[in-house]
Amino acid sequence: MRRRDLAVARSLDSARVRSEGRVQRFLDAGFELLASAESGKEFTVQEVVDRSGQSLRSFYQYFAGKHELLLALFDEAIRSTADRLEEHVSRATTPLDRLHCFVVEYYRMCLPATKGHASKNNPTPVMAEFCHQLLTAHQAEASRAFVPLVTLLEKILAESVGSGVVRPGLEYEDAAGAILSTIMFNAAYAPTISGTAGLRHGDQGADQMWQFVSAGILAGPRV
Amino acid sequence: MRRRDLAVARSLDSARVRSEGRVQRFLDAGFELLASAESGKEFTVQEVVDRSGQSLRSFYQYFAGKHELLLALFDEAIRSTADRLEEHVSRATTPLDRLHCFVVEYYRMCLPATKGHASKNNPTPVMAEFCHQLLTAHQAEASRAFVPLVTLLEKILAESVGSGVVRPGLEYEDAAGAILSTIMFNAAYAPTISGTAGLRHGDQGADQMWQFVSAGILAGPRV
DNA sequence: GGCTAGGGAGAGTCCTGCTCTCATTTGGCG
DNA sequence: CGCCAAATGAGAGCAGGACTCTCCCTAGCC
Repeated sequence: MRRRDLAVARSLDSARVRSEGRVQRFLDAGFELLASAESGKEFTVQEVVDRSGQSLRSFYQYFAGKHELLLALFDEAIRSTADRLEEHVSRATTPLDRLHCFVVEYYRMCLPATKGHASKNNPTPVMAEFCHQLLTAHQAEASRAFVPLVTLLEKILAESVGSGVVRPGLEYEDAAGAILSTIMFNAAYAPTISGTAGLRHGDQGADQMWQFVSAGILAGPRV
Repeated sequence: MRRRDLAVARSLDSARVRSEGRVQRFLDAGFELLASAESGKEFTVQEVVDRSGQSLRSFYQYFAGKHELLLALFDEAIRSTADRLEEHVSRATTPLDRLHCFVVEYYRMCLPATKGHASKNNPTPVMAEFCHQLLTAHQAEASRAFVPLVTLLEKILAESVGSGVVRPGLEYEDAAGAILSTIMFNAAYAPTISGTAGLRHGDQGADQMWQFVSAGILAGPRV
């Protein structure tokens, strides 16, 4: 069950619609604040409450705490990302194309928003930071949230294995996690780490990413 | 100049020794707390102060804030990591060996501490989290802190390029950041993301990591 | 009209980073 | 030794943010 639904389920059933509306308003407010926040600045619960036009009391009626709101937002962001990726990938015809498509598009989605402009589809740095909190302090929840993305990639990898596209001996269950974290964190941090901030943005970076990943998992001669 | 020295420099010169001692005690206390903390739990300034046997006032005399302490700790951790890596790498004889050595050893160092036991050499999850805060909200400081590691890897990459070990067309300045972030975050998070927590720990993981990285940057037939 | 549940407003608590004051200690020096 | 200035310790106090609680109003139902 999705996080959002969990929150909704707390309410009684006849009032379900109203409740879902309220929960959604909190989520929307959260996304808007994430999108408009400057780098690294988290929103406060009060801001979410004000923006959603509801009350603190209501907030804590639907969410056990700020953590749960963030979790729900994260959930939603991953899910949305996975959906859009699946959409893209479905247009490719061969396993290799699908793999390429996944890597390139996911990389693009993980690039930091260009200028104070993020969206549900472009997780903002705050989201990235929360992602780390999850990955370090709440591993079970993190794993759970990543499922849609992992599942999609594993599916693509599995068929790639089937048709001999990836190198023999690659354990694709492990590879999924490796590829996802490689893409995600490279997009976000590699330029900063190496001090060449901003160089890899744009299509060139995506191509390099594909080279980096693919030459490591593809069988046969390099592309 | 190192962060620690900056803090020390605030003090007058004759009292330098005393000051350095005090600063060092704060740093030590910080490392101890990081090492003994459970996953994801940050220490408070008060804890550092108590543990170091000094006073809040002294703390704020040497550090502009908690952020600076963390930065100093991070600095020290990276530097120590780079030193130990250089030590290891220096024992390898060919560029390829050095590259392999770097990847494998760095991966090992980035693995989460096995059981509530971290050290200056094994950055704890809290450190990882702070790393992200830096990378997202204080990019300049982050770049600066990573310099020792980046420099070392670039050196190795440069000689690898020279002797034709890496694939042609690889821009090794970019590659350094990519490789570092790939190793670091894979070690820390890939198992959690893919839900196979703990599988890749140990030497097997390091080998897989090398396969993943090397097959992407090595010229010629796969190793 | 009256009753009840849900929700708004906002005061109050707790925790933590950070500042300030004041008295004490310490080191240098005549 | 004795004095002064700087450094330090002890701890109260402030600020901001998450979270709780109480009071009251309003909507919907009989």
